[in-house]
Amino acid sequence: MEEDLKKRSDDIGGGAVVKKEKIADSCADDEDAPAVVVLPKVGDKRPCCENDDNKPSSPGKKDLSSSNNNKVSLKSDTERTEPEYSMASSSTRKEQDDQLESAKAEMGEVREENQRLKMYLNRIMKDYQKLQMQFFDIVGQDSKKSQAAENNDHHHHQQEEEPELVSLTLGRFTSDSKNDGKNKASSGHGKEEERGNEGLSLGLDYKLEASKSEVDDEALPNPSPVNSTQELKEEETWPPSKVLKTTRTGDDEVLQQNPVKKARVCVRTRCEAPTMNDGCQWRKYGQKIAKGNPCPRAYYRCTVAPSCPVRKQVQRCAEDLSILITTYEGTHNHPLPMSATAMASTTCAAASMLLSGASSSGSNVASLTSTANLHGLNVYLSDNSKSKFYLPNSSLSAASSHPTITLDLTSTPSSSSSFPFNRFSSAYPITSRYASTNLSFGSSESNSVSWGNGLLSYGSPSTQPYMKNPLNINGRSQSTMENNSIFPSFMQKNNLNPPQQPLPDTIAAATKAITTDPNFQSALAAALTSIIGTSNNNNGGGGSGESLAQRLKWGEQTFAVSGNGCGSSFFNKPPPSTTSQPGSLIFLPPNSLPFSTPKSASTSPSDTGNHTN
DNA sequence: CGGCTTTGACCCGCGC
DNA sequence: GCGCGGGTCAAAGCCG
Repeated sequence: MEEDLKKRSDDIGGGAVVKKEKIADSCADDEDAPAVVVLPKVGDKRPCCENDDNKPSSPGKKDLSSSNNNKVSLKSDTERTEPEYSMASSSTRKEQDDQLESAKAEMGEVREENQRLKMYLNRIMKDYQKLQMQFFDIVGQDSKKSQAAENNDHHHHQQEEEPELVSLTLGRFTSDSKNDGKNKASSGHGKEEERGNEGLSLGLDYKLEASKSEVDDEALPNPSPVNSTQELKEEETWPPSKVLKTTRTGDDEVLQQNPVKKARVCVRTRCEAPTMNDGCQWRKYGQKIAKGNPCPRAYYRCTVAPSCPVRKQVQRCAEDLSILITTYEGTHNHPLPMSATAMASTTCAAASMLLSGASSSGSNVASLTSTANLHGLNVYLSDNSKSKFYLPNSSLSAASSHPTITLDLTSTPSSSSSFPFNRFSSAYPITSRYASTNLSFGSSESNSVSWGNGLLSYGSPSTQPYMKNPLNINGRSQSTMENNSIFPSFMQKNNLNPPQQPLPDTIAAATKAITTDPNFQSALAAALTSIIGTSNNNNGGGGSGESLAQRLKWGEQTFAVSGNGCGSSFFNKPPPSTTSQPGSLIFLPPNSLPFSTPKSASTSPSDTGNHTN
């Protein structure tokens, strides 16, 4: 995964470095022949070259000053053939010289910036390694704890429902072999030990490993390429229906012993288009009218790879038809187009957070609901088990086998009032032992701290709008090749906002746990990746507004925070039980959404361009 | 013609 | 056991 991170950073920073250095080198090489200096990077220098081509354009200039021997000789050459021209030429030479100087100066600056970026990257890598070490420590501790705890009978069923290893990685797993070995070793022992290995590693790749290798056999015909940012170590797949049928008839036990606990990531976006643009290619395979919502729910399957288990459901919110509710399930087992990685990694991170939280909290789900603010992210954890609660108009997965995490990307003037997310109430019964987790990226205009209904919400609003990236990707008109998505403005926040009001100790502890939790860091990493991917895809428009350096600065701080962290896992350890509300995680939304496509584009089927996933 | 959407039928789990 | 609802299948039709 580190390699992947490096690769990614190469794409953003490293690649730029090379490019810029090349430019600088060419500059140096061109010193002997300044007339051919072409600086594509420095746009305003271009006219100089053009001017060079149109030398007669400044014939009146008689500046013959030249400090360069080379120039003199050149001048003499030109003088011999065309005196007037040579005068102009000498003047333009001087201009070129000046421009060359300035260009060199710029190159120097660029190099400095590159150095800074490299430093940022190194720091991030260090922090990541640090976190990884902490994570393994924690996993080890939790493993021991859970083994002890699971000797008790009341935790027995829980073990059976938590066979997966959830892993988020920043790109490629360098510790693949380590983990695999671990898991394989553990699979040989009981589920207790498997659970011990279950956990999250910071990053963007989502890793699910079912404990039953028997199921896995048919699952992954094609191991995904190494370079895939979405490289899937996932052994748990969505078996093709035929396979499912055969397994059902043939090997019931396998499936039954492998209770499905597929995490779902529900994304709410304001989008006029039929589907959200997440960069992936989807094929619709069904449509149903779900109870409680007049709008039909469409079922899509990822068609980037034939064996990809990822599916998504798309449904409009009955209350607000402009809100599109997209629910992703599964993990891609194939490389994703750049434009799809943002959403995919984010949803994977979110799912991992959810799974890690749900799996670890298990039966003793701590009923904690808390909100934290980090870089403009409002995060609240609430162990709400009923997704219906979050999506009142959708019958989405009341089933306990589908823990759901919700990313609310809708822009809400007052998120506290217009969304059910914030309407936590003890009136809602917990019918499932799985937590639903809400992630809402963006800014909240509510800058208040509240601790009502078991919800803590504090933080500053981020008023920065999303960068929209209505990028049309080719593809069939019918296919849903979706656009790149950009994650919100919280990226633009360079400083970590401390809690603005004093908090109860438990809350502070929870907040600290959240901000230092690797799982949470995963989400941040995903968000960071989103930005990275965005800046990559946004040719020209990409960097709009904010420099990569700034973004990395943000990332640096984020990771610095993680580096300082105690490394304790918020999810893996039962959080302080302060309320009767269990946890969900919300990043409150910014003013606009990245996913909404321009109306002109959204309605046309061809741009359908229509996720993440 | 291949790939996609549409849509009714079917399967399965869950609650009563 | 029955009904309901969610999820999926697969044939038919559409479209580029």
